[in-house]
Amino acid sequence: MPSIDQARNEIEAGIESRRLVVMVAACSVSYSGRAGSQLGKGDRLIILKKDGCALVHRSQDYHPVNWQPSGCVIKATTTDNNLIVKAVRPSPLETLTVTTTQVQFLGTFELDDKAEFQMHASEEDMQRAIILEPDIVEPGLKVVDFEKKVPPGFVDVYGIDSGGNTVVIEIKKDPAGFPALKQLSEYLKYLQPAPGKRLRPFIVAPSLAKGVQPTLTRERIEYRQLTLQRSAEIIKQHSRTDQKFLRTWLGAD
Amino acid sequence: MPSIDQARNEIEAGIESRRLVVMVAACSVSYSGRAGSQLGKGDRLIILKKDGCALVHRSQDYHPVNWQPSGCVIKATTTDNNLIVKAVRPSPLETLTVTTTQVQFLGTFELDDKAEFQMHASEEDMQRAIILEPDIVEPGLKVVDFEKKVPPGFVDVYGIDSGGNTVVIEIKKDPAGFPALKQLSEYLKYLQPAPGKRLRPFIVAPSLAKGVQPTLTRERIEYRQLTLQRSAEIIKQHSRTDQKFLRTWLGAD
DNA sequence: ATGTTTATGTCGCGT
DNA sequence: ACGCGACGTAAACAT
Repeated sequence: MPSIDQARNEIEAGIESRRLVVMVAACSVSYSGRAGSQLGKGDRLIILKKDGCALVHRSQDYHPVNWQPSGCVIKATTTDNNLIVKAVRPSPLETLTVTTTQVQFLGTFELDDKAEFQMHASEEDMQRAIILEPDIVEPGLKVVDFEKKVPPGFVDVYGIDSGGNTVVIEIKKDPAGFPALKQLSEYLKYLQPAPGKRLRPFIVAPSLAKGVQPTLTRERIEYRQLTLQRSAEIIKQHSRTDQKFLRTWLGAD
Repeated sequence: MPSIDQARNEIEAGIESRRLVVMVAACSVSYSGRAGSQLGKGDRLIILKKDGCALVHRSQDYHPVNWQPSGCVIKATTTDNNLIVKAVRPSPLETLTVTTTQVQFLGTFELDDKAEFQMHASEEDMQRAIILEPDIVEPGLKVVDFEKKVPPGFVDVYGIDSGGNTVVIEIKKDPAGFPALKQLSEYLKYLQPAPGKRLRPFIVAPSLAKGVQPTLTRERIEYRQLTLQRSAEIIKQHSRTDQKFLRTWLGAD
């Protein structure tokens, strides 16, 4: 349990050396900026990072009770037996002040962390599922291309139905709303069906956003439900070789 | 630097006693649920809270790189010289797995924190407070409009007092200075009271700037004190439905 | 339990 | 710098 002065020195040194500062302390917190807040005295976990962000966590909740995003100037001072940590955000001008009366724990850490964070975009899995089993969109559908370039962007999946009509699929992993329909409509402007055939626009998504159904009908856009879970199952069902094939196909493009 | 087994015991005990668990450790992290992610080995700060939320922070960024919101079942186990912390969210089913090879620091803390968190948003909250309880400006006041357009700008709140006089309110969240008075005076030029009635200009602010009092008196502008804090209290007292109503009223304009 | 709206949202991207 | 959309948004609130 370091003294207030020890704590200030350790925090300042920690910030200076760009280490992670972790403190558990009895403190009161005030914030002033776009809005303002007051938090009376109590024990909290305070985190200061090298990119100049600050977090004040209570014993509950995912969200910090107070915080400051990265890019702040952080300083620790002492006055009157209190340790004061200020994190100031230049623009918009905002100030977070943590006034500590007693420090329960203070540590600074050098985090050696060069790993890359990889997230699987789920939409990609939906795309894979459709390519592996086009029938989930419509029996007889043949996928011809995907991520097909058109001036406004990329068509997720592009194919031909059993009648020779051109199928244009827009995939959304979230409930498909108006932006998705608009996007799809934009793509259609730059695509044309084979002579005597039609363009068939599809939305594939786990659900439809509220209120889009009328537009869907008016624009003659078809909707097929596909959840992430179902996509995952479909991918799992197909052998490793299938996916390898898929991967090479994707890579070849 | 506790051993893997010591760490597991301390974490389990910490969770059991509903303490805050703070760990700095070399670990890899994987997440699977609505989406999925992988993060290779590196040093991170791991936080487990009594409400069953989990945070994994890297050396930078306001956001945790991985997390689990409150309501998870959190368990610590050991296998093969590894410490494995799993946080499982029941619905939607999601799993966060932190696999630790070495623990740099581990502490569990009882955070004694009974303070209330008070937030005030801004001038808008003051406006809301006045609309919800016009009596705080003057008993009998009826609010007729707000953000009422006049050529130089918008009148914050516009109403009628118990005597039928027109009330024009300018709100400031900071000490009201000359600019506020000037602004209010400008508005008055474009407003007129009912026949035989008066215009009553009001400044509502937490305080008055230095030196404005004489001008206030000369211009017959009335002042009512209202702090952000008090506004927040008033808003809090009124249910969300009240505020919803308020919003629709605002939207209708 | 499900759906909708808010947020000191934050963050990234395009103009 | 500002505006717009996405996010594993999370959380509160209404249904």
